[in-house]
Amino acid sequence: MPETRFRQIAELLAAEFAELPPGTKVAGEHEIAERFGVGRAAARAAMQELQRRMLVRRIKGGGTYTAKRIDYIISADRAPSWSRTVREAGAVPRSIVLSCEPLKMPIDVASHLGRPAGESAYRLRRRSFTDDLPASWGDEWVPFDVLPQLPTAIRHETSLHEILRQMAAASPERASSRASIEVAGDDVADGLECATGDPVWLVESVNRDGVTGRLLCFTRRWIRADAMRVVFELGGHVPPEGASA
Amino acid sequence: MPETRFRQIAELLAAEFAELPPGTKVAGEHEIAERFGVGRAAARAAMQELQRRMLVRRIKGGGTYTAKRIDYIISADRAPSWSRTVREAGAVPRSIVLSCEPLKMPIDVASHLGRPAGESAYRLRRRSFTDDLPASWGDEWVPFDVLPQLPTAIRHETSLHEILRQMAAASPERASSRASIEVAGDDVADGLECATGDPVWLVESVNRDGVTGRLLCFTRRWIRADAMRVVFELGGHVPPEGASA
DNA sequence: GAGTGGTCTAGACCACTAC
DNA sequence: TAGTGGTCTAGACCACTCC
Repeated sequence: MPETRFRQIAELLAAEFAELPPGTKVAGEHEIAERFGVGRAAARAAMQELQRRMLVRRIKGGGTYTAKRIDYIISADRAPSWSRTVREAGAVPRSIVLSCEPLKMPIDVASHLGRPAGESAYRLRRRSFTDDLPASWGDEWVPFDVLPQLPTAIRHETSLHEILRQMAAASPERASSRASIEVAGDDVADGLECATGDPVWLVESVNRDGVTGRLLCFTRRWIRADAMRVVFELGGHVPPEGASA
Repeated sequence: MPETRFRQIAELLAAEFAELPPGTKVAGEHEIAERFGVGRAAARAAMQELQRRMLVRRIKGGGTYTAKRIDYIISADRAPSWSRTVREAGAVPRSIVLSCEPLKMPIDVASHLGRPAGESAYRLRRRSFTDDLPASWGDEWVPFDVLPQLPTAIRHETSLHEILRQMAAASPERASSRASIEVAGDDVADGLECATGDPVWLVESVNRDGVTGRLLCFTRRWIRADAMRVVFELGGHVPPEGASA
């Protein structure tokens, strides 16, 4: 039990911030330092502690804001839809298309979809938000023959899940999925508007049609760990619980 | 692309450390500061960057050592055994029993096992190592009637999986599992011999007998994120890949 | 006792954001 | 332009580990 000054301050601020609604701007480092009569290093350490606990988001030049993580639950019997998952967690989803172009599938992508390498597919690159905060970034690969009209469709309906349902007459479900925690490289940090070295999730999924079994698309998506609490469920449901020994 | 001094140093050291075998002691902060002609804050930032990337382990008063993460793969068709999983990843597993005592199951544990709350079970608390480094800590709950002789058995055979196979004539497999990333509290940090606030995995699993379907045990285990790269696989296998956009 | 990483002070300059 | 967080210096004391 380290009785350090910065941890005491962090504890106190954590309690204060818990009362505030998410997105509230809070005092800066200089102000914290003055308020508690400590140097800026101690004040900074306290704020960084809160950032590690994912209680605040800090923006260079901007300020520090209270934050709240949203559960992103991956399981076989949940629809593989970003918007639906976010909405079920009680937040507002939004996605913007960064690019949507036909490309030859690299070998790893093609093998996930059971196609020969070099076959053409649309690569849909998007950034997604929860409550207007950047939370996810990555690619969706959709083979030509699955949905040739994807580029036009995506302009009117932002949910790929919905497009597949309506225009490809499919009922998408997860065929396989894989998640791990990584450290953001420069490109990922850019896509997620976070700092290089921040912890991020890497989620790769293959979706298939629930009726015909045909493989529909392959998704490789990075998710900010401070935005989403990714929970992976295997087999039967496990009731929710509060973490502690 | 931030051209900061500490990141340059981190980059350079990362390349150097990559050549070293895991567990090698490397230069300390003071020495790094002197070598690169910077203050200790910059040297420290560089080393912390490497720690965030999970390339080194730092021990207060001890020193800094090169590290290597091991894949811990959770999937329905893999045996739910710590020792086997670690061995398959190419490391040496070891476990020590911290306690093994009969307790009345709290409601959340009991419900996972389909038992009434308050029923008796052994709570087996252990710390596990990979290559003699602390990596995991947590509890295994085994109902009395599943394995009444657990306390004596665990003294001779450290693998619960093996004990269940041999003494309960069961073939354990995962019934359900749930994983998420958390921030270590004081108790967890103590069990894992890491710092409070470090990122850790929380993995909860229910195991059953593959033949009879009977629920055998419930596991709640914390895993150091710098020791293991937990990978969760749902559905069919996804070939391994190298992370990058 | 020597060396380590953890904490902390009291300054400073910078790039960035918001206004 | 004012304020923010990010970086950095040059010191300091501490608790801890290793020998």
